[in-house]
Amino acid sequence: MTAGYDPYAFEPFAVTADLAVFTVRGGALHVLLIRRGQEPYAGAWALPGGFVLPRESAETAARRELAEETGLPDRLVAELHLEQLRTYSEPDRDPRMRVVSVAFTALVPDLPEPAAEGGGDAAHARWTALDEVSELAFDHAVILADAHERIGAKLEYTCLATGFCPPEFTLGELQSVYETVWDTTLDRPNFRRKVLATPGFVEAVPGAARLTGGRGKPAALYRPGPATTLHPPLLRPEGSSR
Amino acid sequence: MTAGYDPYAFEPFAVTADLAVFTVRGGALHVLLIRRGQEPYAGAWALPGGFVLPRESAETAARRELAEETGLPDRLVAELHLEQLRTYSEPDRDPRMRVVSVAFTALVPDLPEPAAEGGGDAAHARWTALDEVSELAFDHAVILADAHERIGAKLEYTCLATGFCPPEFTLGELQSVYETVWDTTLDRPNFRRKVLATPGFVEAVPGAARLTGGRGKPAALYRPGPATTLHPPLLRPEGSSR
DNA sequence: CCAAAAGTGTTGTGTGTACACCCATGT
DNA sequence: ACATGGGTGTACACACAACACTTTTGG
Repeated sequence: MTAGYDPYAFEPFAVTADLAVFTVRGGALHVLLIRRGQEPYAGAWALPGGFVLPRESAETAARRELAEETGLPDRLVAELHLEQLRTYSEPDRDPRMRVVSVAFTALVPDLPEPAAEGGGDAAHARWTALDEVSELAFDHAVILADAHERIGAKLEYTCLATGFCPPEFTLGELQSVYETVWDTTLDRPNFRRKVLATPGFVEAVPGAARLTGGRGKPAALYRPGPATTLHPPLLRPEGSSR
Repeated sequence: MTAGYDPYAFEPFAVTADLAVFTVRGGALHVLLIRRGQEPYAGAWALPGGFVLPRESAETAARRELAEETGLPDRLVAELHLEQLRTYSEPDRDPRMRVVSVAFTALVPDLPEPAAEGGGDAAHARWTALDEVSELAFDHAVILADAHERIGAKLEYTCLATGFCPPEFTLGELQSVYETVWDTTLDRPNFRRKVLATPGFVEAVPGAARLTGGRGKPAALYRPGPATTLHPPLLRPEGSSR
C-alpha cells in the first residue's frame, strides 16, 4: 500500500451489496427484483441490495437488505447460503457517486406466498421469470447474467440444487430444478442413479411418500444430505437445449 | 438502496486491489510477496496491492500496483490474465480504517530475473515458495489460501496452466505445472493424450524441439491454443498427494 | 552400452447413456 | 382400462488408468 494515504483525501467510495436471488416456479427460473422508488432509475426494476454500513461485512449487509427489501421469512434469510459472485467496480456504474458493488447469489425454494407483502420496501419486491426481465437499473443486467451463468455451472459440481427445493422433496422435483436451470432434459433413470450414488447428496426420509402430479405412483421423499460438493460432477448435456 | 443516503455521512470506505501472483520455480509453487515499508505491519510480508484510485476499476488498479510494486515487465503486466478471486470486507481487516479489498489471482511463467530490482518499491518484491510463507500482513494469509485453492480447481477445467509456461513449452513442462500445483504425480502417456485430445488447448510448433534435462530425447514444442475451457476436464487424482 | 527423457501401443475396468420394462395411483 | 409419473434392469460405447514398449539423446 502507498505511503501516507489519507482516507479523506479523495472523493469517498461507497460499497453496496447486491443480490441475485433465484427460485424455480412452474418450470421457469425466476429472479427476485424490486421496483426502485428514488432516482436514479426511479420506477425501474433492480436487484435487491444496498449500502454496506460502517460496521458490517458485505455478506451481513446483503442479508439485512434482503430481509428489509423483500418479504422473505427471517429464518430463511438467516440460514440462506449466500455465494459471493464477484465485485463490480467500474467508475461510472452509478451516476451519483463512486459505488463499488459486491454481488451475491442465492437459491431459494418456491415460496407459497411469493414475496409476501410485508411492510416498507417489501411491497415492491416481485419474482420475475428470467425471460421476462427487460431493462434493469445500473449494470444489474450484467450482474444478473453473470449470476445465471454461475449457478448453472455450480449445479454441476455442488449440491446447491437442493436449495431450490422445499425441506423434503422428491427426486423428480430435484431433477426439474436441473432441467429448468439448464433448460434441457435429463434421463430420469440415470439422474436418479447419479444422485443416489453420490454419498451425502440426499438422504431418504424413511417411509415418507407424496403424490406429485395428482396421478402416478407416490414418490419417495428426500432431505438434503451433509455433502456440499459432487464427486463425480453431474454434467449438463453439451449442445442440447431441450 | 435506502432513501436519502449521504455519501459523506459515514466514515468513508477505502477500496484496495490485492494480488496473489503465482509461478512455478524448480518444482515448487511460489507466490510474489512484497516487504512492507510502513506501519501497520512494517517489515512484514504482504501480497502486492494498493488503493483503487477514484477513476480506476479494481482490475486497472491491480495492474498498476503490480507494475509499480514489482519489477515485472510492463508488457507482461498489460497482457496478464487477471482473475477476480473474491472481495474481503470484514470491518476490522485493516486497523487504520475501513478497507474493502478486491483480490485477484494471476499465473506467470518462471522469469529469468525473478522480481527484477527495478526502482521504488520493486526492490522489496520477492518470489517465495508457498511452504516457506510464514506470517503475512492483514488477512493476506487467508487470501493466499483461497487463491491457492482456486487455481488448483481452475487447472481442472480451464487452460490456465499454460500461463505458467514460457511462450513455447514442452508437454513435460506443462505436466510438471499440474504436478506442482496439485502436489501429485500424473501418468505421462495419459496426460499427453488428454492434452492433445482437447482441441485448442495446445498447438504444435512445427519442427521445433528442445532438450530439457540435458539427457534424453528432445521434446516437441507447443504454444498455447485458442481454447480457454477444457472439455472434458483434467481431473486431479483423488486422495493422492505424491 | 547405459541412463534418462520423449513418445506410442494395448488392455481391462469402470462410467455414462439410451432405452426397455415394471409399479402404483387417479380418473 | 389407461394415462401419468415413480422406480429398476440391462446392454453398448466410450473414456480412462495402468503399464509395457520403442525412440532419441548424452555420458
